[in-house]
Amino acid sequence: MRAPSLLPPRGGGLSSEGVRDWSPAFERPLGRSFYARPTARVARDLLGCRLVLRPSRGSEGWRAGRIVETEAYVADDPANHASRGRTERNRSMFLGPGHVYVYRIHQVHCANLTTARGQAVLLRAVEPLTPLLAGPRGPGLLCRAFGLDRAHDGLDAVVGELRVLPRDGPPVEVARAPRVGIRLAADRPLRFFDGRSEWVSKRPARPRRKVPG
DNA sequence: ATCGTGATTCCCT
DNA sequence: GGGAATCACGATA
Repeated sequence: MRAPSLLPPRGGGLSSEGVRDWSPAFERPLGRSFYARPTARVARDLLGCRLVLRPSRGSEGWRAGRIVETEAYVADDPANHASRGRTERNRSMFLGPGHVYVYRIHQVHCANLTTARGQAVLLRAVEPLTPLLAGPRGPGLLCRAFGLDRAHDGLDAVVGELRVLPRDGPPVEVARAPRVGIRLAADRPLRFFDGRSEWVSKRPARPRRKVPG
């Protein structure tokens, strides 16, 4: 059996040594049509898929993780950054399906993949498939682990340096729950996670909002 | 529960 | 332009 912490040996790049030359570059990423579907469906189907970041200036090797937790931000959704239309910050949410939207909040960055215009899926946690700089449990830590920041905002996730490869590895036990850390529309069950994963972020179920009495 | 921390938006001028 | 309110976080207790 393959060690869970290694990238799966698929596709080309086979050397006489074996599979060590495997690279995500040899695999076909999820195409535009994957993202051009209802956002909650995309959020669910991203579970088990592999998020991969191509090495760029200075960094060596690909970084990859198996997606285990996502949230959908949909139409008529006051928690959605685009709920009040297009702004300078959220402009990459309007580039069409399959683009990267990275924003900064407090001291951290959070990464999304866009679906329909003005809708996106927040990537909350992955299981490391390569050595990462931080435990990617939670959207801010995920970005830190991959080195994602506003420089990655607006990239095309179908052909760019950040991509998603099809589901692979152990089966996903899909679970749904309310989204984390939001005030508005806090009851909608638009958070999806793999109930079997150790890497799902945990936070208080019901933080904010004063209750009278 | 609260705190540190800064970008962004909105509602004014 | 300015200033207040807001915020899809993470670390702490």
